Order: sequence, then structure tokens, then C-alpha cells
Amino acid sequence: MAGNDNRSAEDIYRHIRETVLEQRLLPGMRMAEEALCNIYGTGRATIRKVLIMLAEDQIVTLARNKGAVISSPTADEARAVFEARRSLEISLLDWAMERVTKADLKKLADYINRERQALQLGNIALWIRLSGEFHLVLAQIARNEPFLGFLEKLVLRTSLIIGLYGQTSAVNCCVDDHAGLIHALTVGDRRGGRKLLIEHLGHIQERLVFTEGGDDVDLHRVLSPSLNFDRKAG
Amino acid sequence: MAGNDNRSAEDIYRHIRETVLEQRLLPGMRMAEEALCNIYGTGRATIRKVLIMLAEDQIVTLARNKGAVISSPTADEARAVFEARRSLEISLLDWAMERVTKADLKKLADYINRERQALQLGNIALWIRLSGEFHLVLAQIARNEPFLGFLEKLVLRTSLIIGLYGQTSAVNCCVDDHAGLIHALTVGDRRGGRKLLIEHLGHIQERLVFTEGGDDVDLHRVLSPSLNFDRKAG
DNA sequence: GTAAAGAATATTGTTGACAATATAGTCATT
DNA sequence: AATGACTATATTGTCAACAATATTCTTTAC
Repeated sequence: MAGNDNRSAEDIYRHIRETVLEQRLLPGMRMAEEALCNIYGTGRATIRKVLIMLAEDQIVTLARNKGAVISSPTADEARAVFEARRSLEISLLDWAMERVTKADLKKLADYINRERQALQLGNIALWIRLSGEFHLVLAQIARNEPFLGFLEKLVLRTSLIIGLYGQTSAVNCCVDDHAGLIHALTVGDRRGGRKLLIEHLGHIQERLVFTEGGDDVDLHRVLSPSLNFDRKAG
Repeated sequence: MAGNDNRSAEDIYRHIRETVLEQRLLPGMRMAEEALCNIYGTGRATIRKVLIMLAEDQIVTLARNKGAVISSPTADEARAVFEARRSLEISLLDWAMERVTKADLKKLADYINRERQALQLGNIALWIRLSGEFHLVLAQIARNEPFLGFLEKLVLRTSLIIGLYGQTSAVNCCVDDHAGLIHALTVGDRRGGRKLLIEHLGHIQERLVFTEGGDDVDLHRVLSPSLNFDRKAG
């Protein structure tokens, strides 16, 4: 069960990010160093490096002498993330309109097919990841590395947010939204693309239910489907 | 000379970032672990954590078995950073227009005064830092944490870029630009503010001279005023 | 005198042990 | 039975030593 081959810190980092994107790692889950050492077959130094990198992405929260936990974005943070995404992705789409190539469009089409396929096969985790990555593939067309990196972080955090506040329902709207975006990009419909993008992000955001108004995330931890996890209630 | 009090990784991280912002740490400078240990009076584990965090910000470049070096952004990366800044800061300014308070305006005015003061006293390092931080203070008014964090990274990288490609000249235009931005924000002049902001970033970018077309940064290292540093030319 | 090969040095990568801290469990008291 | 203090356990933080690798210096051959 435990003891994969030795992997580099970067590989582990990428793997954990993928898993977060698939919503298999959910907010509140503890990331004990030794457990990760066993899973990935590395020493603590490597794991520590990975956790520091994840903490910089705000995927993980480090507490002194308490260790790492998958971050639980507050409702306010969630709103900020969506606000930021709207703004970032509109800029990215504008650039993409100017710089898109035929190869890009082909790549996007392939991606949508993979999304549809994953959905048909019932591979939800894969579909979730693909539909997140779609935005990144779209963003790559803009050819601005820093911006792409920023969006990556926001997409990752969106996965955490959906994992915390998301309702499992109305799944297949996204694929059509994505198809619409591709069409807008193909015909160069700037205004339509922008509208679609905002609506699409709105669809995702609308499906969130922010239980409990406060900023205290401990309550969310309790109801998160993670490991057994008791806390003295305040 | 060496041996400050023990500081936490976060303190050291902030201090190095500040120093980069002041352009006292320049691209190409080596960041040997032991040297940093002596400077900050900590063990290698702490320094290592700091370097990992700086590497995530792309302030530092880590090479396996070779150690850390202050990053040397290429000309293309520099262009991407400015492009990203234009887009980010316009969004931030739009939000700031909606959310600015009197307290914010007071804070901005104080900041400009500090800039002017630093310039009069000839404290260039401080002025450079303040004029970078001005953009962050402005960004804080937008009240969007993720966006603010992104801009922080870009401002840091801008410091590296100016350190590499910047010409030391025409210093005092910036303060007036900043004053203009405050005015636009005060009277709610959205269009004027946007224009000023783009011009301001343009001023900074125009003063760059991209010596050598290639992506190889070793040449820049040679001319950086760091320790003695020889390399076999390719 | 230059260039290549090898030795010496310095720096980073990794591991293990120990200290500091937080968590969980136990027991006594009310 | 609930609360509080205390002990035991587990986890992280830090340090030191050693291994691996890169760099520099020296030597030798041409």
C-alpha cells in the first residue's frame, strides 16, 4: 500500500496539486509529514519542501508545531477568488483573441472531447480535473506566463472552495459553457466570449452554499468528509 | 558584522524581499546558504525554507547542487511582467475607484510625502522601495487579497528587471505620476486614472535597455556588482 | 603558454537524532 | 458526571554529521 518509488519534490508537488484539482483532497484534511513520507517514499526534508510550496499557493495551511492542513477558504475568500478569476480570465480571453492559433483551437477541441468522454464514462474525478484544466489551456493561449501562474493558483483554490461549499448537482452545464467559449474564440467574438465567461463563472459560483456566515472554518472542518476529526466545540 | 538575532523564516523572507525591492540585491547575486546562516544567525534548515519560498516567487532561482541565485528575468519575461502589470493594475484601480475611503486617501498622501522626503534626503534605496510599495498601497484599496498578492510578485520582479536593464536617470517623474493617480482616485476619474497608470508603467518600461538579445543571463551576472564571479564563456 | 586531466576544496542534498511543542489520555477533585 | 491538572504520546522544529555533486586549483603533457 505504501512506498512508491522515490520522487522529487516537484513531482510530489504536482501530484498533490492534481489531487486537489480532482477534489479528492478536501479542505480540513491533515497532511502529516510522516504519512506523506510513507506514501511517496521520501524523507521528511523532501516532504517539507513540498508543504512549503503548497503553503505558498495557499493550498495548504501551515501552523507552527501543528503541521499542515488542506486550506479551508472562508466565504469571503471564496468571493475574492471568484472576483479575481472574473477579472483575470477576461484579460486572458482578450489576449487569447489576439494570439490564438489553429493549433490552439485543435488543442481546445481535444480537451472538450476528453471532458465529454470522462463524463460519459462516469470518471467524475477526471472530469472535474479536466474542466478545471480547461481554463488553464485557454489561458495558455494568451501567452503570458505570470498571468497563467496566477490563474493556476486561483483554479486550485476554486477546487477547494467547491469542495467546501459546493453542492453536487447540475453537472453537465460546464461542458457546453466551455464549447461556447471555444466558439467565441474561433469566430473572434470578443463581447460574446466575455459574456459567456462571466456567466460560466457565475454558474459555478451560484452553486455554492455558504453555510455559516462567520469566518471560523472549524465548523466546516467538522462536516467535511475527511478523516475522523474531533474538536472540542466552542 | 555577522550574527543578528535569531529570526523566523518569515522574517528573513520579508527582509530579503524588502532588500530586493530596494534593488540592493540584484540579479545574479549568489545566495549561499552558509552566508545567509551567518547573516541571519540561523541554521540551514531555516534558510532553506526561505529560499524555497523565494523560489516560488521567482525572486530566486534554485539549481540542483548549485544553490540559489537572484533571478535574472529575460527580456521576454520582462515584457510579460509589464503586460501583466498593466492588466492587473487597471483592474485594481477600477475596484479601488469603487471602494476607496477617506482613510485610504490619507494613507496614500502620507506615502507620497514619504517618497518626496526620501528623495530630498537622497535616500535612494528607500525611495525605490517606497515607489514600489506605493502600487501595493494603491492595490490594497481594491480589497482583493489574491490580486494584491499577485501584484506583489510582479512588483518584486519589476525590481529585478530594473536592476538588470534599468538606466539610472530621470528619477523624479514617478512621484508626480503617483500624485496624479491619487488625484484621479480622489475625484473618481476612472478614464484619467487608467490613462495615467498605463503611461506611468510605460515610463518605467521605456527606461529599460535590453542589452543582448539572447536569453542567456550569464553575461548579466558578470556585470552585476556582486562577489568575484568568473565563468567560462560559451 | 595552453589545454586537459586529476586532486582539493567548497557547497548543497540527505539522513538521523534530539528538543520543543501540541494533542490525547488518565486520574483526581468537586 | 463534568471539570481541571497532570502525564504520556505523537508530531513538528532544529541541529549536526555525512554523502553527493560542482567548482577551483594544481599538475602534467604537448
